[in-house]
Amino acid sequence: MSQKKPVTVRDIADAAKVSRATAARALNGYGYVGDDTAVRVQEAAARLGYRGNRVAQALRQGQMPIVGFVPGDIQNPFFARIAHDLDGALRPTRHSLMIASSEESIEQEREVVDSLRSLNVRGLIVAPASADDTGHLVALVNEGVPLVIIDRMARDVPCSSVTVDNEGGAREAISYFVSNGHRRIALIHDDSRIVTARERLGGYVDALTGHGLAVEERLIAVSQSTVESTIEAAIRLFSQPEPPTALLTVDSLMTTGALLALRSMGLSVPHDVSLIGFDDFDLATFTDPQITVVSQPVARIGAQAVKLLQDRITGTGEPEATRFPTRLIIRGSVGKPGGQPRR
Amino acid sequence: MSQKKPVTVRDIADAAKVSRATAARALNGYGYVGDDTAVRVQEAAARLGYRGNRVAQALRQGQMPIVGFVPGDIQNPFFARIAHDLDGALRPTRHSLMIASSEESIEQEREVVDSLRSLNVRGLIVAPASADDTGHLVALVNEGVPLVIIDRMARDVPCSSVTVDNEGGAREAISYFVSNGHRRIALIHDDSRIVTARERLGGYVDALTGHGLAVEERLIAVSQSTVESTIEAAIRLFSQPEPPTALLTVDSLMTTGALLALRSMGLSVPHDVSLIGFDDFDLATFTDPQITVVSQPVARIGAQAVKLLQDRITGTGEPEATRFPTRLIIRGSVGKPGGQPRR
DNA sequence: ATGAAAGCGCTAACAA
DNA sequence: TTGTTAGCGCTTTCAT
Repeated sequence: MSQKKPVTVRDIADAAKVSRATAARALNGYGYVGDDTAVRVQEAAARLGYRGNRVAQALRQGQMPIVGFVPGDIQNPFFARIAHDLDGALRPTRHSLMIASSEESIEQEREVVDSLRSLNVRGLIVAPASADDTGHLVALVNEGVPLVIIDRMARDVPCSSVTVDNEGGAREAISYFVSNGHRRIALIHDDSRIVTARERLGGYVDALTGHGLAVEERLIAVSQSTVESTIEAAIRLFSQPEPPTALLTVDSLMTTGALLALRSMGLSVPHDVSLIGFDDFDLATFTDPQITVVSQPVARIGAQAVKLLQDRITGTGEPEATRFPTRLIIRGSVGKPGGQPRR
Repeated sequence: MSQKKPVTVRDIADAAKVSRATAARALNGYGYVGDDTAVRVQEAAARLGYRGNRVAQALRQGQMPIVGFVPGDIQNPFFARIAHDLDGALRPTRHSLMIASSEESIEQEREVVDSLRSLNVRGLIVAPASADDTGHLVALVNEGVPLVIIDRMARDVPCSSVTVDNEGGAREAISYFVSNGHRRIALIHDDSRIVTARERLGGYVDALTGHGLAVEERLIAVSQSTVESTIEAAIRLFSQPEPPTALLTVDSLMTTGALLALRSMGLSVPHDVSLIGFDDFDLATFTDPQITVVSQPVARIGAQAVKLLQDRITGTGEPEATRFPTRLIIRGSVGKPGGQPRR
């Protein structure tokens, strides 16, 4: 059985004995329409179950009522939350949200951006997989496509952005470690989120040197933002002769991975290793002890992104960069150094 | 600055000095096209950066290369995972996935289904918010829209579905409680997912009576599938004079809520209360003790849904119901009853 | 092998 | 106030 033919303006125009133009006017409530005519049309529409064809409308107007969202990974609770907020903020504007994850791959990001572009979406909200490989995003802006970048920066893309103070957050975390007596402080960060990672790395280096501590290559590990990859990175880090006594991870998936790795190595938190994670998450309060985190104002990011996108769509003013502060939430995963790792 | 005019077939036809028809043929590789002409067209397309207009194509063919997905809540890790898998399974077919959450509201489900419908999506994958209020889904099927229902059943909708053996899973969980000596076994389930909940409830009742135990109203609580709502439900349950000694929850968000509630009441797992959750999740292995769960083969659900949807799209055979088995993963959250709740 | 032309469903400029 | 008409970009007969 093939799809039934949907009812069109023509159908309801015929039913209401008016022209298609009049029917369209009555349906969309613009221009001059006689009261009784309007009623007749509305009735016919209701009776026949007229639904309108957004594709035809979009072709006519050159734009789909859709906003594209390109997260790094929809399974990351951070992005799932943002997607949820975006959807909610967009609904009153009668736009749909189309989510197409880049899976943290720059090739796939190019692909999905292109795909969204060919759909004539109204605008794009992207968490760039790379900070440097941004040609496709620049092209977007040059073509006049409204674009807002979130969570991460992208070099030389003249568009609005919503990010958090990664550097300050990392600095605060490191200072907290130092004030607890730690000297060998490790960092696991995510290469793909280059700028974000670079900023958090920057804060790390900054704080360390600020406290007169050396920055050791061997204490800085790179991992993908997945639980599995982070487990490996953490195991490498803590298998060294003089392992770190403290660890900062840059997102919640990585914090989860670190936790699993430490447990598998028989290292207890915070007795053997102190831990701070970037980005607060459910899990953080379920572990024993609970995890100290650098939290981001995640609830505000989606709303702000939509606001900035709307400004872009209506052409209001210049691109605008929003940067939210972070907050160190102290729980129980940081202690004094000195526990002996058991083998 | 407004959007630049994208290049159209007409542009490349002009550039290659052929008609639009020929250009289209060369671009899409069908019909007869001279070899040299084809090359000229391809070159022109590449040079001008032709991208095609999926909206116009869709209008022409009556369908958008999009599959709609309506989860109950994209923030639920279960659905986030499914969305991820769906996206991956769809990509090779050159279809995009459009996610529009129902937020577990039947009104919103109707709204987003309608919205997706007016976009002429190729097919729909829905986790119905209600098992009984299914008129809009039935209408969809009658109109010939390919539809696959996942996770939950919906009464009287003649379409394919992918679900798990909720009843068997619940039965197995309850039997495990009973074999550990429990007699007062509580259930918190989700009213909105009526059939799923009913099935899990069915398994609960079945197992209880099978073991010669009475089914007590006061041990069955209804909650929404959110952490907050479940906390309240659990507190009500365990504030009774003779509180339950064991608890089964029907999804991971609810398990999380139960855990938080028990902790806030000073009840320890499994000393005071034994706990089993439906649906395995990260958190389950981070708590101390780890949580025993009824796991679903989540990795297979998305792939199977896409397969069934494709069958529907190509009109292959009749609608088909897939039901996956569950598996009880025994960890440490079930003990013998007899601990005294502390106040 | 190629071109001319129609039309998907809709909206809006223009006419009446 | 309403109708006529053109055309968004594309594909696909049908003719050449």
